[in-house]
This record gives sequence, C-alpha cells and structure tokens, in this order.
Amino acid sequence: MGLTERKEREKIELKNLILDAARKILLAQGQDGLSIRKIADEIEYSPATIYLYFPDKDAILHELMEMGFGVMNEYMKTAYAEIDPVKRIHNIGHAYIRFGLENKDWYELMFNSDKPMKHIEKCCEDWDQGMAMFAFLTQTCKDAIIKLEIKNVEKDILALHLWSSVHGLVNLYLTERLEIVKRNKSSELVTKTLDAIIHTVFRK
Amino acid sequence: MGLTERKEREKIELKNLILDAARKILLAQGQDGLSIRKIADEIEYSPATIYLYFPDKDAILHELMEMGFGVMNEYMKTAYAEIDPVKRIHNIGHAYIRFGLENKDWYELMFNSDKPMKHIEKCCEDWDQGMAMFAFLTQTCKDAIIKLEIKNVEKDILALHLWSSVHGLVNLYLTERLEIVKRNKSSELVTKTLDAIIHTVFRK
DNA sequence: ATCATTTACTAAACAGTGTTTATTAACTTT
DNA sequence: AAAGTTAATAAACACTGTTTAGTAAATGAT
Repeated sequence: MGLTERKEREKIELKNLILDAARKILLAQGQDGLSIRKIADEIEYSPATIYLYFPDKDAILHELMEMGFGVMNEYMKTAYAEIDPVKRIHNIGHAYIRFGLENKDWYELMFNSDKPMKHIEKCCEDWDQGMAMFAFLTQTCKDAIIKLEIKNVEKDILALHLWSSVHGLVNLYLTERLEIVKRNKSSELVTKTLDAIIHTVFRK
Repeated sequence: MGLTERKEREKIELKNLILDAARKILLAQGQDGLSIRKIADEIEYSPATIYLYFPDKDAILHELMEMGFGVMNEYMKTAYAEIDPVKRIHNIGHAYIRFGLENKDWYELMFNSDKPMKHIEKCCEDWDQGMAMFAFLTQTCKDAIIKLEIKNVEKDILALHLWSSVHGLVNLYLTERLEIVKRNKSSELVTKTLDAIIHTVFRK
C-alpha cells in the first residue's frame, strides 16, 4: 500500500502549500488582502481546488491563527523560563505587548477576528492554545498571590484584569486610537502604561 | 434665493436619508452586513446616487461613528453628573462597559474599526468626540489623584491604564474569547473584573 | 417660447470577493 | 481494454465598492 500512502502525503503537502501561501499573503497584505483567489494564484492552482482541502476560508484562517500562537510562543520563552511569579507576570506582559505591536496580522487573527471563531463553533474545534496561555497566566497569578500574600483577590479575576489591560493597550495602539489621542508618543506610552499597570497591581 | 435654499435643504435631507438607512442596516445586520447596495435599496435610489453625497463608504462609516458617540453620551450622563472623582471613574467605567456590551456594532465602529479612521486620515477630519471623552477621563483622573493624594502616578498614564482595561475587557467579551475561556460566566466576569480593576487602582 | 446649460439621477460596466456545480482528464482497478 | 475512481478546473452565482457615460428634467438666458 505504499502507493496510497504517497497519495496521502501529496494531499498533505498541497494542504501545507495552501497554508504557506496564505501565510505569505497574510504577512504581506494583511487579513483584508488575503483572498482565496490570491492563494490559488500563488500556488498556481484554481480557486476551486482549495475547497478540496478546506471547507471554507474560515478554516484556513483558523489554521493560520494556530500558526500565530506558534509565533507568540517564541516571544514567551523567557517568561516560561522565569521562576519568580511576579517577574514572570512582568515578562508575560512585555512579551504579549511586544508580540502584539510587532505582529498586527497574527494578533488580529488570534485575539480579535471572529472568523476563526466561527470555524470553531461550526466544526466543534477548540481554542486550546489560547486557553493554555490564559491558564499559564492564571497559574502564575495564583503563585504571585501566594508569594505576596495578597488578600481578597481571586486568581481568575486578577488574570483577566491583566489580560484585559494588555489586550486593550495593544488594540488601542494597533487601531491608531492611541496615536490620535497622543500624537507621536503612542509606542512610548504603551511601555510606560504596562509598567504602571503591573506596578499598580502588585504594589504593597 | 429661496429656491436654491430649498435645493440645499433637499440635498441635506437625502444625505440624512442615506445615513438613516445606513444606521438601520448597521443595527440590524452589523458592519459586515452594511453595503452601499443595501442602503440604495432601502432609500429606493441607485447605488451610484450615494456617491453624489459621500466620497466613499468610509465617509459613511465615519458619520455613523459620530452617531455612535451620541449614543454613548447617553450612557455617560450619570457619570457627567457625578462630582466625586473616584465615584465618577466608577461611573465612567460601568457606563463604558455597559455601552460596549449592549452596542457591539457602534462600539466596533468607534473603537476598533480602521475604516472610519482611514477617512479621518484622508479627509483631515478628526476624532474629536473620542478625544473629548478621553480628556474627560484624564481630568477626572487628575482630580482623583489630588483627592486621594496618590504619589508617583501621572494622570495620562492612569487614564490610559483605565481605558485599556475596560477596552480590553469589552473586546474580549465581544469577540467571544471570554466565553471560550470561562463558559457561561463571561458577562458576570466582566462586572466582577471591572470592580476589581477600580478597587486595585484606588486602594490605599 | 425657444434654446442652452446645469442638475439629479441611473444603467451598465469594472474589478474584485467567497463558493458551488458540471465537466474533463488522468490514474487505478478489475 | 473497460470500468471506476480521483484530482483539478472552467464557468457560473451572488455578492462587494466604485466609476463612467448617458438620460431626462429643471433652470437660466435670450
């Protein structure tokens, strides 16, 4: 059955070719610039062929989103290595924001776009990489709460507080709202505000 | 010259008719469901007519965005009336979040979409309602810092801290990320987290 | 009242989008 | 060699924003 296996491999290879072309176009032209026809052009197949490998465009966006989490994990490496929970939260925050500012298109797909999410609903798939990251933050919050003996703060709420703050900051920056409110100072403001947030949350 | 004046009025009337139809469609079908052709259908004119009253679709979205700030101002009324700066920040936060959760399409246009912003760049227009709201928050932060004698905190950074937090929270909710992470608890979590944020920021 | 001009509007086209259907061409199995 | 399966596509459908050329009516001037 070496033959059917080779067929199988070729199927997967074309699937990867499609995703690779999609990634290229996403990074070059953003989510709005990514179309089925452009992918087809890039791999030199017809648009209809893509539908033999993916049910619809949302499925492709979902796979790209998963790739995005791979990119983000690179940014998180120093945070994963840090043992002290408060320092780790610092690291997570900085890595999260740096990833967001430097990778608008990935960030959009992972944390803003509802199209990969629609695919999750439709195909009973999951957002497990996102959940794993949040679980890691929550665990770190738990450790920090214990270490600093913080009272009356739930780990889940603290984690969501932190996530909301950096998510909002990244979004305000990426959508130009920050630039409009504070011209030419927005990227400087982002780091200053992140430090203020963490300082505020963990001050004694 | 009563004649040209009537003409002028009729021009404005059709412009308002277009915006009214656009508003209707936005609220019924969201930003993705809003198209020039649907507006044209609604007002029973041809699609090309719309381009005699607006340079492009982004200009319409910009005007809708301004209408959105009008809606948001209604939510902010109790906050505007409050004198105590800390209570006022509480009120602003609750109003902001309530507006966001209850008006996804307006919120999207005002704080996330880059299409009205493109129009601002193109036509040298402004985001003055957004800036006015942020200025009001900043002023309130200044008052709160003075009243509570908070040290080492800049009013701009504090205001951005607060804005980021609620903005992030609203977005996580609206894009279903919160629902995925904490099933069936997301709207409860939002209010709990907002309270935690404000409590954290202003604790002694 | 007639002719010229301006105004308001639109039909049709252009270039794009996601997606489906019918068909062809090639390869596999019997 | 004939039958069956598979992979790929051309062409169409129903949309999208936008532009162009043309029409019909209202207005202005003579």
